[in-house]
Amino acid sequence: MTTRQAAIESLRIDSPPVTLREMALDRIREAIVAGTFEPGTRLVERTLCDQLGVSRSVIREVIRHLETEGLIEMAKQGPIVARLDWNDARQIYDIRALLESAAVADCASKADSVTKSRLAAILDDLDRNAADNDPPTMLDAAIEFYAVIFTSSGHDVAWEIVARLNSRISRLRVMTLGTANRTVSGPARLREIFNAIERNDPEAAAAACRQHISEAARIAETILTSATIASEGRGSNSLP
Amino acid sequence: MTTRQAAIESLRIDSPPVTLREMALDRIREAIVAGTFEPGTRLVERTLCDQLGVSRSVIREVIRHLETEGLIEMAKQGPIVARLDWNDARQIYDIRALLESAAVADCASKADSVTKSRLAAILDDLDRNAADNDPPTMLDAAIEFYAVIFTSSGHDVAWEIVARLNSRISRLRVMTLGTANRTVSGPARLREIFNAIERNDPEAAAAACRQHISEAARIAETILTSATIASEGRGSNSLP
DNA sequence: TTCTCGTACGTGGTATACCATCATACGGTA
DNA sequence: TACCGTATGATGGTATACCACGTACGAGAA
Repeated sequence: MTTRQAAIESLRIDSPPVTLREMALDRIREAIVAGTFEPGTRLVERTLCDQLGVSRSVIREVIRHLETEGLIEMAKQGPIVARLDWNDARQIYDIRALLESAAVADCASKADSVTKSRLAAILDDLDRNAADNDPPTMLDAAIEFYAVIFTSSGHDVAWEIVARLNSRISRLRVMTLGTANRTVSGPARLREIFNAIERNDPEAAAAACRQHISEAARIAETILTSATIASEGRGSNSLP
Repeated sequence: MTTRQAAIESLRIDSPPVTLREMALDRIREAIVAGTFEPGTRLVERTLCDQLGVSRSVIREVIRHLETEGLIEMAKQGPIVARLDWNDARQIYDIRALLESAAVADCASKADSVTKSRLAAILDDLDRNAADNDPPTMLDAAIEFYAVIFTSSGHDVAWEIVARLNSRISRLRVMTLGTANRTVSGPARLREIFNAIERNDPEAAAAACRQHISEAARIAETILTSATIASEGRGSNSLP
């Protein structure tokens, strides 16, 4: 009976009927957050049509989506990749500090063993990859780490907001995660947060989280105020 | 010189070349937040085309925008007005409490006389209209009150987030602002916040703000858990 | 009478055609 | 030679046509 039900369950096709629009959305978003399209770059609709091999209807709807996300802004001559100045970044780090510390504290209060083990697994992966010191990979792990924290503690609305904010500062994050001039490296801070969660200590977890973000913000400030990120076309691999 | 500059300034044509899409966006968004389109209602593209007198291209881009905003969700049979359950609303109130109390405290620390007078004017308007007890008007005033607080204290990113969240719970807010079973009415709480700002007392301002939101959340909970807002098609005028 | 199969219509996905506007470049004229 | 006007190309805004899919309703058979 159960095997039959399982067999029937396995028949299920829940492949989200992936539309051209969704694929194009992911592609373009990735290109923006990875820095392939630098801030200020004009996104000419017909050019994107050729590059992605889809029609303008698709491209336009994707642009509308990304515009609402804040990754694209409409200049008077058309859509461009959103620029990021320190004033915006500062506010984003402030909001992250509020939302993430709240989620982390909440997670620390109610984390059960399965959540803890999931977080531990992610951090172990992160440590393994930290040897290669590949910032994008480290960033993915950090994102997953926080995704578990937010969703397991019932903060999925906040997670959606934070994820969207993070995509706007993703290039900054790549630089801050691996940079050397912070007292404690980013992954180490994540481990501090995890330790506090593991012993169910909300206060310590929130404090570590705030510390982690304020350090990242300070590094971001030096990056953004010295030279605007829009002007220098450094890719994610250009770290010293 | 200054008059000449002013004259030159006044020559400026910054009329946003209002596109059909923007007008349609505003119309549909208003219809949703006002409850004309109830949660769960199917938004059939061609029907909206007829109702607004525009083409499907426009409607589809608007739907994409509102979907990203969270006002519309895509069911498998097409877009529907997003439903709101208590789990989402609770998170939204939590996030508001964090962001608004932070902004209010910041505003209280650095509010100057012009900001204070702007806030006072809004509250005076609100008091005048409170006599009519017209919830939508009161809600507009409350929105403007917070808009001044956020933008004057340099929290415009957070304001964008809060505004978007608020549009998702606008129908709840209409009900909670005027409802009688709260210890202190919503407008009175706003005045408490204002008083704290006027004497530049961040702590008191933040406390009043948190109090205001937690009261609203409690009322919202009784509304949402007794009967889902999706099922009952009460307009904004159905207050007792 | 009931179950099943087929067809027709409605819906969303995609592509394309057309138009208004703006910027730029080229040529003519003072 | 310098300046102005026009023409052309590019770009975004809008409308429409076409297609695939899914659902619902009706007809026919058991």
